Amino acid sequence: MAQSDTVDRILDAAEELFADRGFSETSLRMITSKAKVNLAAVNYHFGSKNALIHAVFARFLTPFSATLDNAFDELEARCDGEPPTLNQTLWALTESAVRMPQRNEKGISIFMRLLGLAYTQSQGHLRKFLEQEYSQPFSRFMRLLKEATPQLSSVDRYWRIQFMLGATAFTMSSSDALRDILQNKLGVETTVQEIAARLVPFLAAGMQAKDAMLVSPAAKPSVA
Amino acid sequence: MAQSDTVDRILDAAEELFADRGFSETSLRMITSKAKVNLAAVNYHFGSKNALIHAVFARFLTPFSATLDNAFDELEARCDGEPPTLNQTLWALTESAVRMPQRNEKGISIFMRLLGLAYTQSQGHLRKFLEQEYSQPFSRFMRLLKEATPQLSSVDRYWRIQFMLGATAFTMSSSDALRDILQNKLGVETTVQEIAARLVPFLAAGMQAKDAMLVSPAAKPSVA
DNA sequence: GTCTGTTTAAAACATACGTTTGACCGGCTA
DNA sequence: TAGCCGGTCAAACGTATGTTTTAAACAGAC
Repeated sequence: MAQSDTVDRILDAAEELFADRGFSETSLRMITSKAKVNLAAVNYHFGSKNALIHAVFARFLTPFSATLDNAFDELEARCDGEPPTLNQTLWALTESAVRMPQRNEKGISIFMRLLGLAYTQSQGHLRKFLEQEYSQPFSRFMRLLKEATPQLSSVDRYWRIQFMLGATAFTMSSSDALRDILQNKLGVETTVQEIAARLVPFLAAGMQAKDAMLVSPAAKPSVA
Repeated sequence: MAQSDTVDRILDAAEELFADRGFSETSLRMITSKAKVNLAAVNYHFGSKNALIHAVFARFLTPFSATLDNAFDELEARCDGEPPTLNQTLWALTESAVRMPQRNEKGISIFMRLLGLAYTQSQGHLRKFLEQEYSQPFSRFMRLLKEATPQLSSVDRYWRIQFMLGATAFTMSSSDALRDILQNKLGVETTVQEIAARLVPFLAAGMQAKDAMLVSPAAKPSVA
């Protein structure tokens, strides 16, 4: 290992292990032995385990947020004043994700899983890091969603965005677990593109559902 | 503390701490000091930390699965041969959850969060435990879903069920985190019943969305 | 009163963790 | 050649974890 691919080998190993097992459940010793580097290398190159986690996210998120920004530019230009539709906005997002240059075949799914973990696993430092570094494209996406669903009240839209985030983050973060639990015996495809192709219509339909109270059979369920 | 509310105090503290911080991030010392019991009490009463985790789930899940089973009995009896609709099935589930006697006001949301963690956090022992103990009501729910959506292919239904689970578990588990991220400045209601009233129509609409390929603007997104 | 199951207290156990240290190597410049 | 310096390495550091052990109290049942 002539000079230093050490940093990349650490990042690769960490990315995969984090995705498989979560952050707290992955030790530096697992990472360094998978990457075949010395234990001290992590602290030497990154400073701390938390900083390594940030670096794993930054390596993916920085180019992605640039790609996404371009996709939104292009979309808004194409719509020429008119606000993009919900479907267009969602597809711009997923296509940006899918089109990202991958290090390996599992690239996107690993990163989706990591994003899901970032939400679910309550790592305060990570949330703070992501908010500081990547709030801009996130806010832009939120604004597009708002403009694409003017018929929704603020509260309805707020909750439905939560539902969308949930379905997405959770599905992506479930890795192999859900497949086992659902006792899925059918040979199910696993590429992120195909999952996304199924997810987007689901989300779009949910976002545009008729108002809650028109469908609910029991308006005010009683509680004990 | 005359005889033994020790067990319950441990369960209460563990439940809340697990929901707040996850399993690995919660130590027995945190639990016993919050519960104001001796450290050794956990291993005395439960045997191990993993067994404590199981007990936390069992305390909630056992009565819930009984309630749910009854609700499904009642629903199927009411439908008299015809398979219940999707909306009916979803409402039977949410009403069972909402109707469960609560230990405190945060009861359901804490448990939803725990269920979400059980999926995301890859604790092998937990998944095994849940599968062994509670596969029956889960399978029944799956069967009802299948009968209520005969128009879906197995694969479509499989993924959409994942999306539903995701939206539900994630939303219920988000507690305060998402509210911060979404910078929600509107005074948003927080009772689980009201969230459910918004969630169910979202899910039902998503489940019954038109097939993916009919909506997708890019049939086969290219990958590098 | 005695026995049995709980509970507390305090301490120690072995293990795993993130982090730090100091020696060492190899190529670079001066 | 000498000196430096980024990088690597084995080893150790301090701390926290889950678990176990010892002892002593305390309660209720027989």
